Amino acid sequence: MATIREIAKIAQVSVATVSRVLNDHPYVSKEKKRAVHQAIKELNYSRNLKAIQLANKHSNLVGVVLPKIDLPYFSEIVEGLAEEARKLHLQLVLIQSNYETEKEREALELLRGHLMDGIIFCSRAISLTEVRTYQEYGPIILLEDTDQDDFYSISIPHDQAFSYGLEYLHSKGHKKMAIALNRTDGINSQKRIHSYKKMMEQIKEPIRKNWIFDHCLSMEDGVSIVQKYLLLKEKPTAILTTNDQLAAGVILEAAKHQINIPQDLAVLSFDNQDISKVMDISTIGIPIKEMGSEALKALYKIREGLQPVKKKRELPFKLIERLTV
Amino acid sequence: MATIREIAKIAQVSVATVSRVLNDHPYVSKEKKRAVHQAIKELNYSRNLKAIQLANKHSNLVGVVLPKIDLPYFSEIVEGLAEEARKLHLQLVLIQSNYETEKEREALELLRGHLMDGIIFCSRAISLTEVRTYQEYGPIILLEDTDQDDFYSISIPHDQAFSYGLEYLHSKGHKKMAIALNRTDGINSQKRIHSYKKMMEQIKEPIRKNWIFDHCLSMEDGVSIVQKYLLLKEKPTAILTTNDQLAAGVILEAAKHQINIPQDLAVLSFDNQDISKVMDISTIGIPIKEMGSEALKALYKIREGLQPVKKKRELPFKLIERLTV
DNA sequence: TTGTATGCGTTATCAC
DNA sequence: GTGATAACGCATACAA
Repeated sequence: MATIREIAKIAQVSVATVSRVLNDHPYVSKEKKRAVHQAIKELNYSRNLKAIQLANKHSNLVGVVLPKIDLPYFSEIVEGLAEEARKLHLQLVLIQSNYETEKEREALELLRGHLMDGIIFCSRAISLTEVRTYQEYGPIILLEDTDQDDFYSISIPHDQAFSYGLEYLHSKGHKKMAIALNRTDGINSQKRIHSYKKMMEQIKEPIRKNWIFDHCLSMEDGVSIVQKYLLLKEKPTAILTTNDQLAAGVILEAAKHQINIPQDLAVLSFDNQDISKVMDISTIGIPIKEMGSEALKALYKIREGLQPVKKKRELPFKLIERLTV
Repeated sequence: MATIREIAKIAQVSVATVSRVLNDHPYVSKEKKRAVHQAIKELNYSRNLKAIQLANKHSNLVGVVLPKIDLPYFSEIVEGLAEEARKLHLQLVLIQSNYETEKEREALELLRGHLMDGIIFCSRAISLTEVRTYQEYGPIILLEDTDQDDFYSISIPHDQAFSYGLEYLHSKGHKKMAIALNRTDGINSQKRIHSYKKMMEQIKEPIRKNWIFDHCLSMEDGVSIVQKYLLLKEKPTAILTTNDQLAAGVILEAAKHQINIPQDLAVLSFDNQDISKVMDISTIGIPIKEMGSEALKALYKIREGLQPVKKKRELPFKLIERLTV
């Protein structure tokens, strides 16, 4: 492996000049530049990126923490991140956590060890108290609706959107509303349950524990919901699900059991991903991809210290009425 | 930022000893070890990963090249990669190419620049001739069914599987078969078209250009297929699609137009992802996740030079009969 | 416009 | 067991 030192020797210049040529600095004479390029070709030289990283301030690596990549919500976020990353010449390092705090901590340690220029949490299990201790090592961005105003965050207002969904169902004549959540112990779920309880109280409906479906994430979880629904003595007339895949599972399984949608059961979901378009699912659209691209833009700006960046960034959600409510 | 030099000074030992403690080397006295740990705590020291990378042989970074992450096929591969990566203590660096050769070349340059320990191509546009010139810089693994036996590759036998699908449809009484492909100019599509033509000749059916649907990838592309199908004067009785999302789009749109599946149109797809289970789509199952995990395992073994690794690895596919054929 | 010298923070070799 | 010191390969301040 040739080094700039060898290039310098062959090209009859100093290593500094080689470095300048390599980095397109001004103030290098045509001749020397040519000589260097000549030597580079001759030795089939390539720069050692590790060494460059060490000598430089930045690594141009950004850590992306997420529980699982093969869930459409997360892969769409990453899509947004990736599109922006290519523009800003940053590389994305995927850190799959499975919601294990140890793994999430590892990501933060990569930041602390200067290997990452920043960290983006698409979702997390680790406490903000702990995350906070890493803020001094570089930008950390949360893709969640946090109320901790010392963190950078990008999100839609989740409880507002959730309440909005419930109100919409109510406005369509539903009182017996069920909800399906991802992880009841998750960041957002507590708030959602709270919104739900408030709404139900308001319309004087009792809270039925078995109308709150937990651990709902995939299409197959949607199938399970219907199977549980069938066993219910008292059945809800509407359900609000946290993502389109889940809703799709509900709808497909419902069809197999002659449950009419929306007559017997109205379904409203979140995300507005492709599947909701194709299946005409009413949904609350979230700019998922944009959350990703905005996160990376913010990270970049913070790193460069260009402009002051707003801590909390709220993106809009939008009800999309289709055929399942 | 404290360095091991400062730690050494405070702990009254040499940098070498600090390094030994940090790396759990044997032959360090209890007292010195304790002193070092003490100093580390005192200065809130953290190792500089960039420096470690430079001094070490490996970076523990693996580049993953794919056109787009938010397609279920690719995110499932990455899921397999990620699960294995955590076991092997490797980090995945996502390189989204959008099938642009320039971007793919960039990934290879990261390998050449010693920043990546290896590269995995989930799919590619760049020529193998060019990729070949980078083999000297580290392990490169192709997740495709290549016949170039100097490359490491992991895949199912694609044309065999494709022919098998056509034969299955034929065995179910279909002669008028259509196919839907991803990119006709892609790596696999040419082979598939070839298999298709061979099959059609064999059963003495003419090749109809408008029975070969191109640029088919997403559910919405499936919707388009049905719209084109409706305009067809002569209609196929079966279609073989390259992934489940596509098939799902076809089936959902077909339902809206009173096309009975499988009576009017049989649908067979590839992948066996969740959606095919929920929608009872007949499909040819591919161990996508396993392709990912196997790729990373292979990469690791090659890097370590532990055992000789087989160049071409063929994984099995499996027909899963459900309700759409 | 160019070169020298030093820093970046570790790891590893070798001598003691 | 321990410590000097030389890599690792590049960027850059400063001097010329």
